[in-house]
Amino acid sequence: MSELEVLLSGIQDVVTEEELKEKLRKKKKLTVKYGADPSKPDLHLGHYLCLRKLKQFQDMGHKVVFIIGDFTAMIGDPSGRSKTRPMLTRKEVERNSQTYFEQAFKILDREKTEIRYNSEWLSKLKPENIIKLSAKVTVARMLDRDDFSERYKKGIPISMHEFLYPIFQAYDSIFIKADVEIGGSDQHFNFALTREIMRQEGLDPQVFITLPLLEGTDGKLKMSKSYGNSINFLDEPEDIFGKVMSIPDTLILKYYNLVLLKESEELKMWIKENPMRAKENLAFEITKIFWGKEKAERAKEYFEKTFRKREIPEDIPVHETQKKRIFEILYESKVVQSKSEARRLIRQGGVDLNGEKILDENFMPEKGEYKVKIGKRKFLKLIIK
RNA sequence: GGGAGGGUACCCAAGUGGACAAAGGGGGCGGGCUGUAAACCCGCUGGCUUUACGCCUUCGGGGGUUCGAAUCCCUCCCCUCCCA
Repeated sequence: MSELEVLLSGIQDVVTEEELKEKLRKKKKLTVKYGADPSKPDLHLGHYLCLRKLKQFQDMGHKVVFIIGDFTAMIGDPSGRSKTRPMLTRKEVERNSQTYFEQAFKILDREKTEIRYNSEWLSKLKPENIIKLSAKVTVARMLDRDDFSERYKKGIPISMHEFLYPIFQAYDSIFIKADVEIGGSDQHFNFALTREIMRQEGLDPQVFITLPLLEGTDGKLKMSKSYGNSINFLDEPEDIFGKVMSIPDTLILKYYNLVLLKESEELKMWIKENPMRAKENLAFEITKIFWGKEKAERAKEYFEKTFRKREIPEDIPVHETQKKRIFEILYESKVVQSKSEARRLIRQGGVDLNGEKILDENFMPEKGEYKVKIGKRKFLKLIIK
């Protein structure tokens, strides 16, 4: 594969390929921009696709500029609804960014990454700068963006500062003189607008590459922490493995394609014939990316024991207490949030004591040790003194 | 500035004096069936307890009318749209 082929592999879109070629020919070291939102410090598999693309650039000697959008985050992005996001303090931003790096550098080459905070230049913008910038974009152009026009039609509020977002984002590119920007395909509009603004500023517009959006474990919505369907960099190996196992079959091929970059007729056949094995392998490979082979193997073992053979795992939280009613014990051990919830769970047959279903919420276990299974995946070692 | 429409549980959304802890849908959870897949079936989804058609808290905030309010009145706050 040529360099260009590598860079264009597994992507959703590139604008434009010609310009990318041109840039690669003219410049040895391109500046590749990636924007990060410090209010959501949890990276997931969707981010992985972008980071891997950045890594490919790095491996070819290019420089990645990792922009922490601290300024934009501090304004508070309402992101879709009328709920204003609480402003982040300086400290929070720092802490979040730190978490972000810890995760991102699992993939990226630290040496070839420059970290910048966009407050550095955005906070210095004067009103007249902002006016000049926003004069370059029409409202009609803004409403080209699907989510804006949809919200507008439906009467869902759009605040002015949301219009400012793409503009500030464009200014980031202008400021760092980005050659290339990488992001998810939901960034297409912002990236395209950035090109337009850069051109109007008399700069060589950035090329942009978008990566496909990955559906989350529910198989419906795009992967996102707030939808609760994400596979995160910081998830324990067992969780990553389990989460992959829980994706719908219809998603297996897509995950192979997008995450593992594997694609072949044989693979298709295999998934069709033995989706479970195929998924198991997928789970293993994905766990391996984040935790290495050994831990991935252990995660697989854990999965098989716990969920296939329904054994109670070894390493589970311990709760020590006096003799009392089982629902109270569950509540004080914090596996449930209220006593009512505990009672509900028991009534519905969701609690096992040493393999026996407990249906009486007032049941009082005698002195001794018990292994308790709460629901599908919570376990507790109970010691009654 | 003028006018109209809104604020109900995790989300969407019904409800305009009692049978309302509040329809319906989504999501989530539990059980069954399984491969922690899909589909499907059943149940649960504010809290507390002596589990009772019990008690407490909840329909933007506060106050009032009433035996009784998510529903009526007053007041305040917030949101959207249209016109200027």
